Amino acid sequence: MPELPEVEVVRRGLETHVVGRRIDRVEVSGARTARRQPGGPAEIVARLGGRTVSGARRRGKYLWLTLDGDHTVGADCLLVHLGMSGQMLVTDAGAPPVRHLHARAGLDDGCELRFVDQRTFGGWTVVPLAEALDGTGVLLPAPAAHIGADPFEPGFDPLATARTIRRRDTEVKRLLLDQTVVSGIGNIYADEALWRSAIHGRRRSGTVTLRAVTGLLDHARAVMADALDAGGTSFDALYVNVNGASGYFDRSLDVYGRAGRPCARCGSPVVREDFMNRGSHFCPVCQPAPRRARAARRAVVR
DNA sequence: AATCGACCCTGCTCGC
DNA sequence: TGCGAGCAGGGTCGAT
Repeated sequence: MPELPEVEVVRRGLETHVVGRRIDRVEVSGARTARRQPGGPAEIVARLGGRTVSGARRRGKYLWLTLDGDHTVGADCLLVHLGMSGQMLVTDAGAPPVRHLHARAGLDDGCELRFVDQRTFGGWTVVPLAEALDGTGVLLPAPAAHIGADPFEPGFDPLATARTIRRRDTEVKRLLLDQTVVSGIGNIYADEALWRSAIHGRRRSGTVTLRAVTGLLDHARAVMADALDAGGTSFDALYVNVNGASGYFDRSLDVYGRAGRPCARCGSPVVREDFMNRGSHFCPVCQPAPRRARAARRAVVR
């Protein structure tokens, strides 16, 4: 489950059900799940076996389990990215295997931690903690050290982030989705934050005022906090917590997935447009398109 | 250096 | 009923 609130729901579940447990057996059957691991699946198996999970941490959409209480530079951790469809599930060790089960770790309490991933964009990697600090003194796994702070972190600086966004020259939604600028925001919450801010995602970042960009970041944080309160967003059984339960924030979405239905503010039909090989949902009245984008759309209609 | 499109996967839904 | 097109929450990489 992709975006920050859904990953945080998973992290909390791991904190409750997996932290403190020793990993007795490991099996990694999915080659793609281990594709970022030098040494492949065997390396993950070798480095996880016998370790005790000591913490569950998250930055943006990256999740990692610290091992053996070792939080020093160079210590191994299990870095998990859920990609588009990854699930971390805690089941009884005797539970039947399921489709798209790519990795599992048998725990010393008779449970099993499973990685299930239909679209295989997610993955597991055992990597060292790097020196990069995130403002709280927490060490980040090396492959996650390049991303920016997420809006839930104490070290997140909205003003500095807004200035970064205004300095760049591209569509503002593209920057919301750029994990090196601000992490944790994905397609759903980008659309929701833009709607709450009444900003069109195709606006060039430099044309949005500093005040509007800081407002946009604040809306992004707020909508993700609302979603977290609801247990995250899920439209189907693909996006669930460690116990397999769905969140219900999809009922509170204002524009995402609501093409053709009335805008909650003005009643105009919500529009869906192609953007970055995905979709963008917005109110054409509350979120006026920039001139160039409007012209392009007219050209398509003709 | 920064920007942007192509690409990586599987499975479901919808229209013909 | 069958089949292809379109769509889905992610990131990375190479060309410009």
